[in-house]
Amino acid sequence: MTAQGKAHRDASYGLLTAIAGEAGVSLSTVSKVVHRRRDVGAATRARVEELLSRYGYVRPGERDPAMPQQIVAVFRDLSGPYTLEVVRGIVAAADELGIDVVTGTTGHRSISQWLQESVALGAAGLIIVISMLSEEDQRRIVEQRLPVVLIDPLSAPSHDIPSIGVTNWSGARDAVQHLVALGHTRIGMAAGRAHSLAGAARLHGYRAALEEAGIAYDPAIVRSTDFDFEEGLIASLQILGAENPPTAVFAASDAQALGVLEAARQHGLSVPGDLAVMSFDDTLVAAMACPPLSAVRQPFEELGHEATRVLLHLAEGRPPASPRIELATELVLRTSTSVPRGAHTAPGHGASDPQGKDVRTDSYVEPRDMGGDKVLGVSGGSTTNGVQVR
Amino acid sequence: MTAQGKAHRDASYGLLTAIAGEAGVSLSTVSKVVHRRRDVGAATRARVEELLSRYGYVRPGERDPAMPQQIVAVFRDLSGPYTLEVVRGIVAAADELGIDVVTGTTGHRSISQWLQESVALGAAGLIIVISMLSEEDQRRIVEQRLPVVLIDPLSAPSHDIPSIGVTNWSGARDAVQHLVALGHTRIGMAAGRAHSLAGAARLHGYRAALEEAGIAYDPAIVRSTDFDFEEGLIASLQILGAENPPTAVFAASDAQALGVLEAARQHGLSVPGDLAVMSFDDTLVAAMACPPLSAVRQPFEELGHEATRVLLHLAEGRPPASPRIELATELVLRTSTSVPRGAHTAPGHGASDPQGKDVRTDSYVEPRDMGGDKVLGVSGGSTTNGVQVR
DNA sequence: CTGAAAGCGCTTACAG
DNA sequence: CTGAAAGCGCTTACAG
Repeated sequence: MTAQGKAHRDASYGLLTAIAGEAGVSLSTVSKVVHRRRDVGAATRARVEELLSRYGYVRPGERDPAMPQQIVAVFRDLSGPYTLEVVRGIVAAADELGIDVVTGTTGHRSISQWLQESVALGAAGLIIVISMLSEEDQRRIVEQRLPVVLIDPLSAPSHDIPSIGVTNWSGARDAVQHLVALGHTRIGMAAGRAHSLAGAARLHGYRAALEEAGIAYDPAIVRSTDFDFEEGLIASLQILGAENPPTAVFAASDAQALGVLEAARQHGLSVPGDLAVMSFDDTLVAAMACPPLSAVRQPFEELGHEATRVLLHLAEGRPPASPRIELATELVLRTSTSVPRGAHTAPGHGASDPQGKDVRTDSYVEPRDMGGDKVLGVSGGSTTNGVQVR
Repeated sequence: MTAQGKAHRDASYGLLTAIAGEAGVSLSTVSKVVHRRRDVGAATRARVEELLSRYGYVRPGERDPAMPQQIVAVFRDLSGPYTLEVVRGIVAAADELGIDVVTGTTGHRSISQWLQESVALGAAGLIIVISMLSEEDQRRIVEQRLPVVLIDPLSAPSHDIPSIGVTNWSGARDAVQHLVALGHTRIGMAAGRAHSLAGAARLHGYRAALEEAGIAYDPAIVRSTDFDFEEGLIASLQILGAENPPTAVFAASDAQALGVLEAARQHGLSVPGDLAVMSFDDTLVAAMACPPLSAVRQPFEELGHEATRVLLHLAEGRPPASPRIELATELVLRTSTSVPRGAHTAPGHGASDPQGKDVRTDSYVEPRDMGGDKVLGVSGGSTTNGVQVR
């Protein structure tokens, strides 16, 4: 009396009848095996199950194994050079397993609509990239029991929802340590959104590096703004206009770093001669900027790859290895950072080698040829709450 | 005796029985309506159909209207800044209609596998972006009867498969006419793959503009290569090393144009002072290059949008308006093009205004702020085989 | 643990 | 054009 008419039967007529004949049991018994009744002997059940799967019988309501499996990946928008890299990572990981990826944005449809959609599709799970989740969204996600993984959520998510990001704090710390090692003692920051997880972590990494170097934190040369170009420009104009301006600025994103470059231009400062600029992200534009930007590289493609792996792990009913995974960043040195004007030797604070002399400061860096970039350090390793992964 | 057990029935038990009661007919009659037998009176049929849809009855084998509709979009790979724009166009157009987009690459799965996958998903259709289709692929596409639309196919496809691209020929012609109007008479070309549709069209647009200006075509300053940076660089080194080198080079892609810039650097030529460089594509990197590149802009996002519209049009069973649609390109002027050194007045060939004086040659162009770019001309209009669209 | 028997929802050949 | 009747594939309450 339950779900028998609600069928998604696969084939033919007397399929169960035929199986009953072949198994040498009655149709009743086959029917009980199909409905997973317990009043069937183990040997009989095994024999019938074997025949059922041999004949490709699909239980009513059960997912047809011939039906392609899917996952859904939604983005705040599909702009920004990092987006494509994340998509590529997700699609590559899914493709290897023959799983389809439905790609969408939260522009036309809300997160809870996407959640419904994913369920309607019978998707294995949902990846939500760089979005703000309301309490309501989080509640629904937990209620739906659909596997969900967040990439770089803007706010700290419930611990019931696994999230993946990068080592923002230590990546920022490495970057600023490098500037310190080059001899800079006056370092500003075009910081990101103070209320975003990543923005706060990068700011604190910056502060940690200063503190370790015995440099006082000066709010006059730090501004927290949105991660974009315009805000980065406005913030940088203020920072460079400070009474005691910095010789180096660390930007919390590539877009903001482009704002720093523009502000330097407006102030008549040459980069890196008068001002060293360090960025965070290392998307395509970092290598393309004039001059090419040194930057903390986020492994965007790997973020997508890892998110997919975690999602499919959850979809198999296994618990998440960790509610939070952070992938390592890398410090990539290009021409925008050098020793401060007038400094003849880098003091070498020891945190990381200065190496300013090895950084190419005059040649053009073609973005498709990263061979010339110098990768100085890898932050944090792949960690799950501090534990090494793989 | 045909496909009745192969059900995807939707609900409950006496649904048809209940409808029979409500319609005041026998169950037999309802059954006949469901199976579209012809021996049912029109009035009776209408009454029963009405009740069937009111109760949300889904015919066996018929697509459940509650099931989300999908389209599939496959790319050769998900790299290159244009890819994201095309994806964005497709997703935006689909999102408006509540349709999901499955995104994949032809890296792990062949085109014919994607064709099968699309059918298995019950997708409304398949968009294939910038790929080489074998004869076999084309045959299968036509056989499958699944709606398929090609974006920028590398080879001329069968006329049975609609394709969408841009006005490569007239876009290239406009670009070269502009260089001519600036006063250049010695113009080289880092041309694209000679055997690709787009590459051939761009080369012929270049030749047409030269011919119209009465300038002889000189193969010594033209090289056809792959659309990438390395090939563009090698070709440009040869072109700039010619006995009588050009004062301007037209590149068939942004990546090749970056190769031209690098070759100019290696030859000690300043851009645009010693060499004007014109590009084709106008992806993110064109505006980011040093100096920012003048370029023929391809409407990538619009390509995705239009492809989706055509696909859904086909999916409704309507014939394609045209087997081939070409969207207009735009000429975007930045700092990489100016009058040739020594030329004091532009001769003004009249094809397009020189306007070299209005082009910013010294200020930094922020890619997110295209307001400063100068759009000179729009090529071709939106055409379907020359006929205006929309 | 198994199956004969009754029953359910639906389909169809056939009589009118 | 309609429906009574036979039948099909499957399920389940029940007897053993």
